[in-house]
Amino acid sequence: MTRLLKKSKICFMENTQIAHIFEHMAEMLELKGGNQFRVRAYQNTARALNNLSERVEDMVQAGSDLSKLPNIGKSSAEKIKEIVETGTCKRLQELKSEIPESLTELIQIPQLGARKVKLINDKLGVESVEDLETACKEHRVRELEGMGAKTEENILKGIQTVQAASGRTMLKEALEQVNAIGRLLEERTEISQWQVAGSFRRQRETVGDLDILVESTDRNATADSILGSDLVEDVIGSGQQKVSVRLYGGLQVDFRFFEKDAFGAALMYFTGSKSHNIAVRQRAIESGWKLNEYGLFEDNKQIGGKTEEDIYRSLDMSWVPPELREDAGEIEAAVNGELPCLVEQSQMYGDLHCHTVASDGKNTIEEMAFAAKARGYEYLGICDHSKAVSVANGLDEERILKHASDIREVSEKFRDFRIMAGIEVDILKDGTLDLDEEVLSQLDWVTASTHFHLNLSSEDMTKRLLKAIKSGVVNCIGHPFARQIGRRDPIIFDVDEVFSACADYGVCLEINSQPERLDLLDVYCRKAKEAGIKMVISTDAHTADDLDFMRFGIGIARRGWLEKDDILNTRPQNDLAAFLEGDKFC
DNA sequence: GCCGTTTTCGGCCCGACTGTTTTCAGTCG
Repeated sequence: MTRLLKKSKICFMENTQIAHIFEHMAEMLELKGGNQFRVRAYQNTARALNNLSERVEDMVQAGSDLSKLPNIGKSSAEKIKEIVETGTCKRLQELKSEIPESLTELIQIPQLGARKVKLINDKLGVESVEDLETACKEHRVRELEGMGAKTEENILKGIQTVQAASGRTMLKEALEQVNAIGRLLEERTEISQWQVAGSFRRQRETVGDLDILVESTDRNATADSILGSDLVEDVIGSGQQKVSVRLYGGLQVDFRFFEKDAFGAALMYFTGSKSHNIAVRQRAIESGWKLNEYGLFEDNKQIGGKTEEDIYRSLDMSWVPPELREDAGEIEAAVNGELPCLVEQSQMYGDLHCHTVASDGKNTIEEMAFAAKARGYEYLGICDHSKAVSVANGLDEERILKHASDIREVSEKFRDFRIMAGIEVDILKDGTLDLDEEVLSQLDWVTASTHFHLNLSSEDMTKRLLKAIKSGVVNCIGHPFARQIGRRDPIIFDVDEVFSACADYGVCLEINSQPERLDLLDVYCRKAKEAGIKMVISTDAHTADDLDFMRFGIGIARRGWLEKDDILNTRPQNDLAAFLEGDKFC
């Protein structure tokens, strides 16, 4: 947090940074023992900010009334304005003066909530993770009321988990674990169905844990097989309804047992998101019903719950794809029959961004082409790096022309498949492109990306991107925000201006499917669609296997409410060629 | 702190598990 606040003095406040402040205030207020509904209100404000596609700072500067936004009232609107203008707010400073800020680190530890942290702080003076670890090892925690030896043990385990996992797991790793768990569950004959729920099913870019629902005719046998699995490092808990384990690598998995009649209700409940569930449950209440993980009930009679579809139908709504369940407009759309028909992997005709051994890829043109064709594609765009990315052996003008010639020669050998000679040209600090525009105009597909000088001011970064977009030789902006999850924050620019220029100049935006990038963010997918921009879902593959990253990009596109027609590479080869000729199909 | 077809007060999702104590509080999702 200190880092964020310092940063705000030298650059613009992003929505996520402001949201962090509200999350932080919620934590501190909870630690202080403040009103739980006020805590939730701060959390809701943080969520609302994260779901917003507009930059809230721009809205403040434009004089917009923020209290018109859902879950943001007069008080929060004033705080947001104050944060934008000063980098902090009085309420945060007050809370900091009342509660040691370091305590917020302690509530990140599993099994440790605000009340226990407060008790441990009050009675033992523990203020840091290190203090807590020492107190547990010296058996001082067990002396407190409501605490015991087991609590100490769990806290020590929790500290290990937090330190080892350092937060959330990226979707790619989670997928690997799901596949391993799937192999285990598929072998069990007593299991009639199982499903992964939670943020994994919603295709969030990272997951905190895995929620797996199981219908089993013999829960004890299933639980034993899970607890005895080689995947499991540690057992967190085990009962008739739920088995919780920690896998090697630190990821927590909760297996929850449900009967057939409740499976749909459980799937819905544990898929979340929390705010979507609350909204749907509220709708049930309005009909005089009760909705929980066991079904939809009228008085005590179950009237639905076997499938998600029957619950949504009972509530007079369309079934909502999991990726949309964020309480970001999907409830209203489902009620009005206006949900989008989301893009699917089977609709992809090609991949327009991959690398070869010519720069920093691991496979040849032929190998990448065979791999793409094997995935059912009609075309593959090869976009190696340009010379500015010297560490990746980027190509200069002479090498790219030779490379393009090689690509076209290989392409001739394929039937019903085209390899496009492209480039991932660097957008230099001042917005000029890293290769001669005359050379670029000879290529089939030009993706332009930023890799260096990522800390420019919003004004300079906007100018830089606009210059590239308006060059007339660029087809697509690669990984537009240049962020890397958990490692590098997004670059900052005037989104409205840049998106508007993309729409005017027919430049696409890439949805980069690399698991650590996933860039565009979902909220910007929606915004880009509204701006009338075509998007391209690309893998940025550096090996043939990386072409499978497409599923992660599809997930983000779906979270961004995108449909087939919003995506250029859902088009067959002929349509793509027509688009490149300037035919702006709808 | 937010919200409103019961609108300026009063309600805000709710059930399972754990660890503790022995009937319940805290945590989690």
